[in-house]
Amino acid sequence: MSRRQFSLPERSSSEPPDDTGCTILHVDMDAFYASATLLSHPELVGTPVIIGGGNRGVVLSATYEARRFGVTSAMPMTRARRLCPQATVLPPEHGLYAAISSAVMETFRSVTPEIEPLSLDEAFLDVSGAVRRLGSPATIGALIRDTVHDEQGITCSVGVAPTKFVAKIASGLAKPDGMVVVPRDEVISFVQQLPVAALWGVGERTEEQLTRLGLRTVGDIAHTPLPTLVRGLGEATGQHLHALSWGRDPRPVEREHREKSIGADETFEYDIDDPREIHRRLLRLSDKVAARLRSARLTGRTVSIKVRFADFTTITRARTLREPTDTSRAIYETATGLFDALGLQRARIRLVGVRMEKLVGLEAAPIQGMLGESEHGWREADRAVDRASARFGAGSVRPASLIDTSRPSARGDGDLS
DNA sequence: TCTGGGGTCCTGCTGCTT
DNA sequence: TCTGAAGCAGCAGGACCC
Repeated sequence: MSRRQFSLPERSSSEPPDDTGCTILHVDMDAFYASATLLSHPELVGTPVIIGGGNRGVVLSATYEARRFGVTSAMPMTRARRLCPQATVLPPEHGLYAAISSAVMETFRSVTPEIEPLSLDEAFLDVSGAVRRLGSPATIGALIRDTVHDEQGITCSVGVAPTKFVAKIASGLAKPDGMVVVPRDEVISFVQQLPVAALWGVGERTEEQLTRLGLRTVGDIAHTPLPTLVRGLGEATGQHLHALSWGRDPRPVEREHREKSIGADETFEYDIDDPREIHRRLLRLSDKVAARLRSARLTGRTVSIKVRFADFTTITRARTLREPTDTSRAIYETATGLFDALGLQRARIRLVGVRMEKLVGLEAAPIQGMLGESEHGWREADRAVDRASARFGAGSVRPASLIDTSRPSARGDGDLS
């Protein structure tokens, strides 16, 4: 769900656009989470529905009927409910979204192996190798839209262009349920009439900075001397935006994606000021992160924690270990060490997070034989937990300190901790 | 109005090494 | 032995994306 909406610039001709050389497709599901959720709630189709939840949550997705009332993604749920009180609010169904996404990606792969998923609901495709077999890029775009609709029951929008960033903008303009082709020789005029916020990498802050420089359209950026942009926005952003403003985006569609970090964070239902409770949450998050590392056959060297206070100020602290690890214990001990070093005296905390960075593949990581006996023991324990989780379900085994002894076990088979 | 959770990337600062 | 410069790694914060 795009957070920004732009209208389609006027085309000077009524002829179908020339898609020669426009071999990059950006495919984006329309209101993906909402549409997917409605597959099991057909009675709500055509009504305002908001996907999200929790007292302190934000909107994950909303149907177009809800968006007419001003509801957008990432909006606080309290505000969304106020704007559209008649909307039905449903919780997310992440398993369902993953399953549909996987099927949609298979559809893309049947067109070309050159796909780069960006998230569950969107991907870039390079169709240059499929044109002879399936037809022009626009024909392939139409084929994908029909197939996704017929097989999954949801709609998607497609942008067709010579470069990734123009295809991405085009798919946004095509929404909902449409396709926009940007011919190669119209790229510059197309991008330069857009507002600066249309550019990938321009968020609220950068837009403010550009406005201060008197720049409102992409064309304004294009005609600003590069040194002025670099002075105002920094080296990387200045160079990047200047290139985009002239339609230059040499990035290819990349099939391989290596994760650079894996983390988890948790916003509490109520602010917490008890350090013991924060430790419990850090343990749960460390457990989760370690399990994800092991399932991806990765280890990490840098443990970082994030702490967000009640006033929403956020700090991070990180420590790099001598050797990479994937054990819950090592991550937890480092995370609590970082937290304790803050010396917080009953500060009201809204969120804590744990993240592992500097990831190394398990095969390349010098773990076995270099760590002490105790670490080896923790690794064996973690593996046993992974095996039990695979057999009995995630969460069936967890550290004793995470068991809520005030409640009887929800599972009849008892807790394996 | 009151801000999730998963990430990536950039910038600036600091301290270490050469 | 001391000092300054340059390069680099680590860290912290922030902006941005979906």
